[in-house]
Amino acid sequence: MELRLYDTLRREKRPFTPLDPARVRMYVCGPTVYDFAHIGNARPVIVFDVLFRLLRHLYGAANVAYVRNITDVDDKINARAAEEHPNLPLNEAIRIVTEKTERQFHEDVDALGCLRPTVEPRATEHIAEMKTLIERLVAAGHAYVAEDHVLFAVASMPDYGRLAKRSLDEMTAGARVEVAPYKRDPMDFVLWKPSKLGEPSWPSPSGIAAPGRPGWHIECSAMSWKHLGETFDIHGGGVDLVFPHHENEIAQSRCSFKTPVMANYWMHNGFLQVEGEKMSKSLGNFVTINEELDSWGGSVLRFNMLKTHYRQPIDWTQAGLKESGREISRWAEAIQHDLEVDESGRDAIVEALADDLNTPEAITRLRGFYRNRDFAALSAGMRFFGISIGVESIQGRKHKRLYVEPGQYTITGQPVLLKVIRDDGSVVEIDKDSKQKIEQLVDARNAARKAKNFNEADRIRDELHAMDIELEDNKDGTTTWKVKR
RNA sequence: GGCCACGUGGCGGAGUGGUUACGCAACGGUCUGCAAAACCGUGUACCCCGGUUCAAUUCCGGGCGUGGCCUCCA
Repeated sequence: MELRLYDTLRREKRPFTPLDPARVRMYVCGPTVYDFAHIGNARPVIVFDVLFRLLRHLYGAANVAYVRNITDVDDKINARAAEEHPNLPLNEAIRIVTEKTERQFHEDVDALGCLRPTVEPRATEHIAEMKTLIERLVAAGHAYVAEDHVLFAVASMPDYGRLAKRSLDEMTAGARVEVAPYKRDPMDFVLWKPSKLGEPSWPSPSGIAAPGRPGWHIECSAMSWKHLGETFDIHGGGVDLVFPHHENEIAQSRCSFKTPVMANYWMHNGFLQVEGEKMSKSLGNFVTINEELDSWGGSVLRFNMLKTHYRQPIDWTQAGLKESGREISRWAEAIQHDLEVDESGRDAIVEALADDLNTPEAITRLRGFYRNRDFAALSAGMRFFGISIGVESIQGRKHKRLYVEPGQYTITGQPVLLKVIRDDGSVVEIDKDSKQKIEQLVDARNAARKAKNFNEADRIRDELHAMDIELEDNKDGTTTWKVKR
């Protein structure tokens, strides 16, 4: 099976050939840990998890290295720490914020069905590597010291801008960058900068006396080097990172190591909007993964994300989630009756994904298995896709949307009381007493039906209907009830 | 202003130089005491204008629209 991937650098889809099949190497830009991750952050995490699973399948789980960094040094972190813990020393406050956020991030992405990367390096643990790179760049004439900063000289790299497809002239023309007097070129970017008093700081490289801290881009060059080498196979992230972040990573790494490439395949997921609008705190439509997990199970969120090809823009809507939830619930109910696994289901998914992660096509194939009642294949395919069907993966933490079967009083073995948020937003809660009453009425109706007293049976149906309960008479003679949508 | 994407049926969303994507919703039917569920079936879409071609939704050019980047941002 040939894997084909789209490479942003060349703007084309082409066969994937790893540098070393015994060690396939992928680096993805991870979170800056200062706040809950939002649903837009979830996109690359999910997309590259799918790629990770695919690579593990094709090359062997032990032969794939997936590095996703954790950025724990950043102005936003400092600001958040000072705000939340004004009475603590800044560095201690920072540690509290970053540890808490990191834990939260892991909980969130675990719930989304994502495997942990092979390595999750922290920026603050790679200061030494960053300084080594910086000193190399200065020594080679690609960077210079100015007013306790170290800056990368973009003019020293002939094809700077190739990833973003824009020339230095174009960029300088529309320059809205900070005009720092010590920059040789307006596009030069910071590798190292002095720390203010109280801020995290480390001894500076390149003979700078004042303590300082790294610029934003250098950490990824340092960590990918440390854990994957001077060049590696795949580098991923969101499209918004193409410029300047990835462009600058390329500049740093290639000029440090004198290599023609940093990574052979650059992959970027598309942007996400919420209900047709850009997600922003000012618009009040900022959606965190954590909040979404209250309303929808991780599998629903994951499925909803993968319904759209990773390079396409995606509009994240409640209507779409509702549709996804309905479809996944049906599959989950079907699979419960069939615990066997047919690996041909997995192979069909692998085949679809091998074409530049064509997840919509993979889902189309899963739908085919469902339609043909090939639940063993469906089960295998979903498993490969990372979609699990436990109650907690299907339902949100707060809302219970599946029906219970009377008499069993369970959803897949878990005792549960129902709380349903209906389509119109109203809430129906089923407690022990109302459940008992419902079941009494159901029994009474079935007795009436048995006696062919259909007027009475219909009257009871209406009575339950008024309580927002709908009945379904199953083929096997049982009656199921559920809360009206 | 510069650069980069995207624009498919009511909605979501693949794909293709000429043949039904698929799913949701809708409608029709089967089944059912009723109803629901389930199952079967129906729908002929590809922003606009040019060009290339025997043939374009699919390639090329232009326009319009939306979004992203150029400043922290997945």
